[in-house]
Amino acid sequence: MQLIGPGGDGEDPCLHGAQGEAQVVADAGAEPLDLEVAIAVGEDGQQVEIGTPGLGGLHAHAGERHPLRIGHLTGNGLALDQGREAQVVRGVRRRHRPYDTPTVPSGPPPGILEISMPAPLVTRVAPSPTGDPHVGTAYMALFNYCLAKTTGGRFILRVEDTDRTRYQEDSERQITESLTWLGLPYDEGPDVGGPNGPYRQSERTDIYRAHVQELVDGEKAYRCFCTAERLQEMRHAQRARKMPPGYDGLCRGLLPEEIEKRLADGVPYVVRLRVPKDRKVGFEDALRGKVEIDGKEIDDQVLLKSDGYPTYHLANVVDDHMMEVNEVVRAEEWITSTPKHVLLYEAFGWTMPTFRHMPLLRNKDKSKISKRKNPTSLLWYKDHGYLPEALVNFLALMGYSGPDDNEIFSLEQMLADFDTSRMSTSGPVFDMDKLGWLNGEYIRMDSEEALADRLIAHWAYRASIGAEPNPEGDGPLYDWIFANGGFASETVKAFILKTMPLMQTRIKTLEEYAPLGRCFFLDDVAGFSAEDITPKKRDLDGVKAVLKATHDALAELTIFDTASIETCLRGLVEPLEWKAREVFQVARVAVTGSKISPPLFESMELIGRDETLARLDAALALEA
RNA sequence: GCCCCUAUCGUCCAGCCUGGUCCAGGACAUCGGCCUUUCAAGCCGAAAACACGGGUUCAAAUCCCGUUGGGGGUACCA
Repeated sequence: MQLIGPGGDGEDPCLHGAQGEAQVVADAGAEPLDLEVAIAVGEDGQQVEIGTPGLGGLHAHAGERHPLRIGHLTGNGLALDQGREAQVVRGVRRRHRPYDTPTVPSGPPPGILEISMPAPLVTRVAPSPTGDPHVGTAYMALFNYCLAKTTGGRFILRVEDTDRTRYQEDSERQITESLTWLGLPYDEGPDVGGPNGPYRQSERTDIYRAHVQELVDGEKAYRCFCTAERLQEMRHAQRARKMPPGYDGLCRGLLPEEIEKRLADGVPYVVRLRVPKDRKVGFEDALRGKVEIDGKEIDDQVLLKSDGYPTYHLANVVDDHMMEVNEVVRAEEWITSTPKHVLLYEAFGWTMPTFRHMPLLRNKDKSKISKRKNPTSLLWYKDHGYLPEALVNFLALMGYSGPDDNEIFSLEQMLADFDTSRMSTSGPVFDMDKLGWLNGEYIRMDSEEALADRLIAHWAYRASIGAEPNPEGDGPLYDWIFANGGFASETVKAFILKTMPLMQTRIKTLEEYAPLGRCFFLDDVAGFSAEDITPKKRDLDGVKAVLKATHDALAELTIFDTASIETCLRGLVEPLEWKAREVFQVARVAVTGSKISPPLFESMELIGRDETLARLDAALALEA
């Protein structure tokens, strides 16, 4: 087996999830390779496990090509240098759990595979800490993460805090916490460090200044002393004459002595990119193909602001290069500024990364997603009881599709068969309805135990951040929790668990539990009207008769469980000469306080005999 | 205005590269039915799209050109 691809000096050899292609070049005998997992051994004797996407088996005949991926490393890891020879020594029948280390049985080697791996991609997400952590950041992080992880590369978080006027203190922490919440860990970042830090641009100003100097010395950039007022007037005039806006190049040809004079006088200046106006600048977008813009359309972009901070364009290019980012995956809004970046790479003489511009998430009206028209804060989704797995799954669905019709998949599954050719380019409308449905699907997929834990953790979280109470039900729920020992209480957990069969299919978000389940936690469900409790074509006197009969019948029960309650109430229907649904509806409103509730008999059992009877009794006092 | 990106059901995706299997497939939402003590969930079903106009071809959702629509950019914001 030949392993072609990543590796090299001092590199982390971990290729978990890396994808490639295998070709059987020689069988041990006439039999095809038939393995669920192959253990490959490198020349240095280290082992690597190889499997097929989705962990299915590898059944290969000589000459066939198959997609595959590296499962995980055994031993100390296998450095996968270009052209390194390795051999499949065993096919291992996998009978144990997916990530157990398989044992290597004795016997002849089953065959030889030739394996090619794509180059490992180093990607990054580079949010700006200017407010709440944005759903678009999560969207970009997801795809950057997938690209890095399926090629054995690295995923970096870089904080682009060069705009000091919009900087917000808490923002960076919220971003890192949100990425953690979503399960999108980064290999390098401001809080975890890494070999090419710092990962916060405000701490890299010396680096940028040095690079700007290099550009100025090489005449690829120039100092511009124009005032904000002059630029304003210039743009005004351009607009009046219907000219395309852009810097007019006044400072482009400043003589050295003029520059020296102003510098000596301390006149503030910016540094601008000297854009060649006589040619086109283009690049190959991995998703969209060739993009080309005429130099005349490209403004002499400011690279260094007068406050000494770099602009996005400069910092971005310098950092991507120094952090070894080789695939830039970012939003579509950057397409038109990419030629400026191309010019910078050229000016520095650096290797260009691959650019891949993802579509922009949209509001219902198709405009770029904004907080005026959509919840865009990741914190909002967390606060309102959306599950991170569901959000990630939903974001994956925006502009990406799996290999089949299935739309519900975990990050791990997505990684297992990730394929860039299934990424699309048109801007998806962010559809809260579909997110809600997906979230409900994930809630239903949880075990009752897991969901109970999530619910309690969610309430504890909301309490910890002092979230606005949900007027429909949080109050009673929280009172009840504190009365029963708090969030860590076994009593609380045990009761919530009991409600799971009634609640799990009825909530789409964790937040919906409290209002729907309020009848379990309320001391007094009063608040409904005579009209609410009275079925059509019946009157309040009739209702009270039913209430009384229900109360008395239930009081007779020796065992107060769902089955007994149901038998008891159904027995009432005939003599009362009411329909079953009418009788049940009266009991439902009286006991739960609402026309809509969890299943009646089960709820009564959970509420208990005394409280049920008391509520039935209380409803008797109702007046028209 | 100019430049760039983009175009399949209301929405998200599949099909397009490698024309015929597509009177276009799946999902959400909608509507109807079944189940049912309410509400959900579940199951079954319906309605719903190739933006338009020219080509190319025996044949176009698929290839080419144009138009129109949508979006983004046009800052000492990112």
